[in-house]
Amino acid sequence: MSEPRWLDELEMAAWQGFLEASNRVARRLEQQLKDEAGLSHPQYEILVHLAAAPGGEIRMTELADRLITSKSGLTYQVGQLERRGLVRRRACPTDVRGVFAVLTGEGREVLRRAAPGHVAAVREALIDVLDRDQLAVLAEGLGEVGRRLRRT
Amino acid sequence: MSEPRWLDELEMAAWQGFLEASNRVARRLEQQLKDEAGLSHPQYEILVHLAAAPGGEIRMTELADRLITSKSGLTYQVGQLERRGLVRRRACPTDVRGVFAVLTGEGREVLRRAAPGHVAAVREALIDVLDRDQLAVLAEGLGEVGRRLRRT
DNA sequence: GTCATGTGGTTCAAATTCGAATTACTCGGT
DNA sequence: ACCGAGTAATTCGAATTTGAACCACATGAC
Repeated sequence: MSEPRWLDELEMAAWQGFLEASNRVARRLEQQLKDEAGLSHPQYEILVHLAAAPGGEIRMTELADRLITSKSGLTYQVGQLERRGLVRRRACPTDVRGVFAVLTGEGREVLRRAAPGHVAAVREALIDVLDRDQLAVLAEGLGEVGRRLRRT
Repeated sequence: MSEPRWLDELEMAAWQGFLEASNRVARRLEQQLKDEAGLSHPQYEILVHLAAAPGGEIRMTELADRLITSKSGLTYQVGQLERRGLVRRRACPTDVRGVFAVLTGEGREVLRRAAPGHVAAVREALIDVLDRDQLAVLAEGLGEVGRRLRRT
């Protein structure tokens, strides 16, 4: 095994910036959602993805893939949301094993009320700190990073 | 309250890219460290920060701030590392309440062995996917994002 | 049809995380 | 010297996360 290629100064700064920003942004948004909407970030993300899906429903496994969480974690969170009436489960007609998570009217309403504050927090923490060129790099560069990791 | 400023297409792409990349990179590195070095990412980070500090030791609260974790979370992880002999605690001479986390020789050795594989994984997942200009944006832009959230 | 293999989702136990409460101490003002 | 406010770290309980084990079913080869 050869000597590893260590990170040079720029690479190190990029990595540390990415790491710190990831952690702090996540922490901040988690806090904001809990305070203002009574939702955890995973729960909010579930509602968002369901609201964006045709029919307001997505299969459990598909949803777990998009949320980048384990299947058991999703089962738990959907259970929490179901207890609060924001989501319900529906059996899949074509596959008896399958389950759809379905957004309820109340879930849609909770999301509608939570969204403005959340978007404002995302702007304040991340988006409005960057200029258009920097946003374009995040979209392209990190988009590619995400796509690659999806495939492997 | 006025209509919130929603995210336009570019902003949305940047936000989603950031979110997905954060999650997938974190997940990948967690996996890599667990498999190849038997460490969680928080644990690895603790060792890294200690190794970089003069004397290989840092006060608990200072360390918690840098790691962006709660103090109780740090107490737990340092306890885990102490059980494995990679870190020990030392009372602070000038403040009886204070505690230093100190890297042991064995801790340094474990880190030395873990680092090459980890750096390679960081390169593969993130750094080598981006060109120099993109890295510069991460370093500057996300660096600023992190600094702002630190202050508030 | 039947069997082997794979998939979808849940359950379970163990590990981790967080915040609030707690303990013990420091520090500045009086 | 003493008091009150603030700080350092830990402990505690509750909530969450994970992977492995599991069950029920789907799918394709034969």
